[in-house]
Amino acid sequence: MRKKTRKTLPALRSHCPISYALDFVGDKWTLIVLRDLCLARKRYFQQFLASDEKIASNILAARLKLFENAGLVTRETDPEHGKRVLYTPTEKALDLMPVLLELLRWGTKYHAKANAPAHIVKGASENRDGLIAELRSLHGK
Amino acid sequence: MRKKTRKTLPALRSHCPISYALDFVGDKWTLIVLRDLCLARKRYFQQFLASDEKIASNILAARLKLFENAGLVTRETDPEHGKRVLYTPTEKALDLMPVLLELLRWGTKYHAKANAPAHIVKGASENRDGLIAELRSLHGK
DNA sequence: CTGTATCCTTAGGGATACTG
DNA sequence: CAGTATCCCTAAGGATACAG
Repeated sequence: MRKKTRKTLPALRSHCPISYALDFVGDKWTLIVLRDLCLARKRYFQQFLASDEKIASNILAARLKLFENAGLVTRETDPEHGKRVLYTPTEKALDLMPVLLELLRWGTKYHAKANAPAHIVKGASENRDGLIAELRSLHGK
Repeated sequence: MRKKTRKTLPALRSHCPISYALDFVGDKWTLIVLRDLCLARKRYFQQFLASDEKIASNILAARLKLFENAGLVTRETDPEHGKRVLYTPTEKALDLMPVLLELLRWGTKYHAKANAPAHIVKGASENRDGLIAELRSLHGK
């Protein structure tokens, strides 16, 4: 069985907590999907697929599965619409919001053409903890 | 001219500031080197090479060059020791410390065997801004 | 000591077609 | 709608040797 998309986690390179975190989120797609999940509050496969960065469906599916296995996301069939599958972030995923917001801050500072929802940009730099609390409550936590 | 190691930046996928930041630091090595540079305050090629994660010399050289081009690092010949080259982080690099510390916090929380210098772990969770200020002053900024 | 230069391998990813 | 299944490709990285 050859692996075509990333289905497993890479081996730990060290026990440094930063290195550990990077072994999980240190790639081009993981934090993009997490951004959509935690900050943009996307819930359905099609919504993730529709992002500007244009992730491929197989890559997205692999990431969502990885998240499920790692306990970042719960997966359930939407009770209201028979077929839709609903993804919900867990605590472990929401705990990455500070990382996302710091990346956003840095990106905003050094990328002239940066473009993101104003209240998030503002919140990230002026009232980070408040914004996180607000997002948490929107997620029901 | 074929490219064997990463010498250029990838194309921007979107103007989302998070995506922009990830296009630069979203890989397995960039933030490891930045960790050594900003948090562990390493200065010489050999010091970076000696990290637990065992980066290869060509990868390290490529990253340092990339940093120099992107204005994250200044490079100068050490005036005291004739041959040694001294790498110093710029403001743009130090501005990534919050990202590193949030990754460290997450890694510490979810990785049972996480192992990092105590005062950094403590600082990252209890007094983040103070720790950053302290590190900045150690860097002379 | 600070890197280059090669060689080689493979995980990761884009495109696309298809299925329940 | 929510994925699988392929095919193919290449950027990225490991190993190693060696140069200034």
